[in-house]
Amino acid sequence: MPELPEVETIRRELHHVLTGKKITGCFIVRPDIIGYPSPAAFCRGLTGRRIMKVDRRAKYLILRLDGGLSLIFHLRLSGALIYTKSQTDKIKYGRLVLRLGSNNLIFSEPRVLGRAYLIESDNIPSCLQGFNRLGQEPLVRKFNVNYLRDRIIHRQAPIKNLMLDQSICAGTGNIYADEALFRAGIKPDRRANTLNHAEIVRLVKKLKEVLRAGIKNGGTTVSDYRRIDGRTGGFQRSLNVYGRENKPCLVCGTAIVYIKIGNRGTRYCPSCQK
DNA sequence: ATGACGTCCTGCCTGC
DNA sequence: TGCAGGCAGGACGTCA
Repeated sequence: MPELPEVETIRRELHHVLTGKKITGCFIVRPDIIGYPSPAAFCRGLTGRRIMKVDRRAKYLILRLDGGLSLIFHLRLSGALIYTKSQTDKIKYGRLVLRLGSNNLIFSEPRVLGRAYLIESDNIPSCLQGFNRLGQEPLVRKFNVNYLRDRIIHRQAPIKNLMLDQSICAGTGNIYADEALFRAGIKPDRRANTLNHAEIVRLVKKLKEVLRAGIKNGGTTVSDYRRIDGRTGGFQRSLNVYGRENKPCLVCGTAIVYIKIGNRGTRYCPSCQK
């Protein structure tokens, strides 16, 4: 599933190929993929716009268009954006096709949970609920020990839940939360208010580390995630716990355990994580 | 304010 | 083989 490193990989690739391109057409296959405004207004507003740059905020991809508009994608669990030169390419589960001269940008989304929005750049927080509640990006300097400690020290929820809370760790998802907790040696079901200073220090450090490694490897492909040319990511080869339930821990050999925390599948090593 | 849980949606896996 | 049912999971809404 696309988390911060996957969305950042897509952002870099899209920025490279889309900057300066003009949207010459828009075809909606599944109208419920359009989050805002109406499908007709979405197509009308997009057509003829030029793409100035591609940004990212948490797991949102933001295509800045001329005329003060932003085209925003959230890929949720299985979304992908495929940039294809061929007009005849049949992309599976294509829900939205943007025509860019002789190329297509296809929003593929098997589960139809992802969304596309067309919003005036100044109005993003009012049209996208939750957008202005996003917390710090884990990779910025401001995401430090003080920041995280202030937000978790009074909380009784399992630390895993708070890492998935976008108002605290903006962009972190299930895979990198599990991997960061493994690298920090912290059990995912620990109540957040039981973490000591040294553990919070480790968690901040390891979360940054694992996200950077994810970006460096072009993201993690477990099932649906694809880069814009259809290639898979490379970080799945470096996973310690995610998707490795019942397999031996790569550090100590103990079987990786699968539990549910807040209805989310969670993997950890019962020996390495305390 | 917080935390637990249901909902959306559909492909895929499991079990009979 | 085929079908039914369960499951995954990010964000958000609801409820206590």
